Amino acid sequence: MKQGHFAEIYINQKSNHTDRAFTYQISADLVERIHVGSRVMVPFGRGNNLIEGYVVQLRSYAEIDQAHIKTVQAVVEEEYALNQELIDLAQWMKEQYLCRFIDAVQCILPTGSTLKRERVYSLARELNIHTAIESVTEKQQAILRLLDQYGSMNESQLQSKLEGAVKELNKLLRKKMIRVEELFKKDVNTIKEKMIRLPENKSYEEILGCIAKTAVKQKSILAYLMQNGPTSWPILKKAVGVSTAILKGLEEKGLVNVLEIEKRRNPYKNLQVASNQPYKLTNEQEQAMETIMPFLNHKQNRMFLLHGITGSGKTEIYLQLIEILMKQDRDAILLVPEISLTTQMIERFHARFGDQIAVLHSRLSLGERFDEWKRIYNGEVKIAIGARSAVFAPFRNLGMIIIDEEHEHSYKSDYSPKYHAVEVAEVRCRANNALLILGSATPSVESYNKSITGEYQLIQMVSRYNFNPLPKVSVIDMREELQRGNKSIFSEMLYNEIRENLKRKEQTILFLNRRGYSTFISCRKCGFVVKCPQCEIALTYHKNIHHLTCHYCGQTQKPPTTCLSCGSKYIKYFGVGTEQIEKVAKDYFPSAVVARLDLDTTTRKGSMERILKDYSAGRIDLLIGTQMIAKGLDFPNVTLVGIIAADTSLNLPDFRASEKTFQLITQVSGRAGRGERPGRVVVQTYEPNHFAIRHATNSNYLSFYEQEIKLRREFFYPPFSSLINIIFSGDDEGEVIRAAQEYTGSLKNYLHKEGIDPAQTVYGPAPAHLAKIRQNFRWQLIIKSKSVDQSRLTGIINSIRMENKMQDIMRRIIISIDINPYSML
DNA sequence: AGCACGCCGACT
DNA sequence: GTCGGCGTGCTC
Repeated sequence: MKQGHFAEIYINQKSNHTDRAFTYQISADLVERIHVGSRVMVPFGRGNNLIEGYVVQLRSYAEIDQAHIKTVQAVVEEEYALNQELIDLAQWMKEQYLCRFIDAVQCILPTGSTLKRERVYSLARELNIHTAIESVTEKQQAILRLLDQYGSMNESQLQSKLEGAVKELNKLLRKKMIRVEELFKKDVNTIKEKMIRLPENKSYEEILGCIAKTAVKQKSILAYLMQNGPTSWPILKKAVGVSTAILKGLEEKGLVNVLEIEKRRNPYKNLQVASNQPYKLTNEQEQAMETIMPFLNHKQNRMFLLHGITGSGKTEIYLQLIEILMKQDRDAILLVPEISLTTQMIERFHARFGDQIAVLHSRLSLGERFDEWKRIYNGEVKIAIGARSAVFAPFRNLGMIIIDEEHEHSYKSDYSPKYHAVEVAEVRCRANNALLILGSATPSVESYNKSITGEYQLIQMVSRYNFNPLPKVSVIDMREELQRGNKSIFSEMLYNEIRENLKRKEQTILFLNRRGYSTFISCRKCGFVVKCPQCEIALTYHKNIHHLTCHYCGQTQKPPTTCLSCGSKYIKYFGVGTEQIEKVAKDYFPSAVVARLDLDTTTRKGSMERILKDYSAGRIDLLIGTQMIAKGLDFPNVTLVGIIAADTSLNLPDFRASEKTFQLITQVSGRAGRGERPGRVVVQTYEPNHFAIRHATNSNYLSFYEQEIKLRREFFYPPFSSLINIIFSGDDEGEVIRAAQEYTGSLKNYLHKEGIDPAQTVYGPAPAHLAKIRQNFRWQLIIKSKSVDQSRLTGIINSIRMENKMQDIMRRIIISIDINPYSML
């Protein structure tokens, strides 16, 4: 065993075969600069090509044969490395979510900050292009001409100009007609900006004495700087109206200093808010604070579930906890579900903490996100607010993670690795002795269960901050409406309530969780339903564009006038979407200003903000929307909420259907009566007796929970079991099915060996709920096990992945593993 | 994944 | 012979 300096390094290569640590030697000159988490360049493979890697461990000896060990070449940008905590987190994610280490790192680091290799080609130095061209094929000639014209090009530039160019490059290289240069590039870079200032060692008079009397422009620059202090070049250029040449002159004479400084892309530069002071807390809020404070003061790890009804003042508790935390010089992360809808939350934090916050979410540009990330990394801010990915904020003194609306499904990632931010937050809080605060008015069944088993500590807040009563809820049985002859979308009561509300100049929200005009069109003669040819999903009719749209792949087509199957003319439009509600509302209430807020009306940047602003200002009477309006909106003049069809989400074949329905009704109802006037809610449903609807309309979370947990126990669903959902997809249906079956066979073998009954554990394989998306066939396999067995199962899945036989079968199949899926659809 | 090596058939 | 195609196997 050889003594010395060695590092265990994961390389940045997305392959299952290289997803393990490799041992490298560290030369004496690099020892000081390499730590756990450092990003390094190492030689890899037979060609010893340089590749980026991450140090996960340092050691003084090597376990493998010295002859195989290569040496770390260089350290990259020490300032944006990981650290021990984040390396441990990546390891944990690799095991928990069955992803590659490098995929976990990609989650943790901001997009675009890792190095990518780029090859740049140019003509060989002493190449005579005219003679060279005569001896090569036509395609190669074209490449040489392109390189001659552009100087140097990378592979994708060449490919875009000339189909199949990349194939020919090696041939030209061998003929020594072109040369290649390897560059390592990031997708985002810091923006540098020139700052101009007067030199400090000279007085203004001295400086003026150094320039010619006729140099008017130079003088005006100096005068501006004298008056305004150091100024960035773009501003100076505009203010004085001079060109770069004039600045150059001054710089050469040493009469101004030009500094390159890093510029921050500030996504919130237009945010203007008055500062805001802590509110006086209610008794209930005080109690919540007192429960949490001891753990905060002793810097202990502890997890709380803050179950507070809408309007109970959870945000103020977050604010005051963070304030105390900051006095301890520790940092906080606040996660919010959909950042665009929580502008109000950001404004409030901005008002309280000013520039101490960084905001991270997907609507920022890559550059903006990178800059915000860096401010956190460099310790310039103490608070990070953001969506799911902000849970990875690289604080070094993390003291608290708050997850608002903890039950929201947006905390679960849709992309691999399919991590859950609450799970990641638990791990980070343990590692940092930090507090985890989960806030919700309708906690997820899993979280509430944890508060009963004692894993979380439960804090309840049952009264509203401003002591407004909860809105009065009426449940309308739409079957009765129909019997009475009302075929309209609106029940009689909802219609009357809307009319009354318009008269009183109060605002109304109508909620329906389906966009479009009609949700499907069908032939009345043969029953044929028009489906997307790529996804096999019923197409939704959108009236404003008079087209059918697939809500999965976005493709559109013209609605047929005759049945595509039997040719009959009896095509009928079924199902109601938000677009139709909008039209009907406009017909019924012609004097009202009606607006719609859903995916179709908010695709353009800023359009959602505009609608919300108009609504807030009272320029809109009636707002119709989907999920989007269910969350976080706080408009005091809204006194009526209508839920058009409360049971749309109830009949989905999903074990969370009741929970989702309960949460949605509760949330939407919470939009009513937030101001001084009391709110009313009208819930239209075909199943008024379903427990989710009944308890939601009575605002009785506990009763809902008790009934739901009973069902979960009975049918062995989470939290009593843990689920793994494996999806196989590919463009050849036969291959997909074979892969799914082979995989299942292998899985059952392993389970048998481990003494786990496959019949009780493996469900499927079967076509996935969406069996075809964008020409891709999908089959799924569900594994349902005792929670304690989960790590054994992930181990088995890992073994299957490594089987040679499987790798062959999976060659053209994409396999996606979802641990603890949010939904099984 | 990405790369080099090696084996084989089609050319000078 | 030798150029270039693709299959194979390894990566500290």
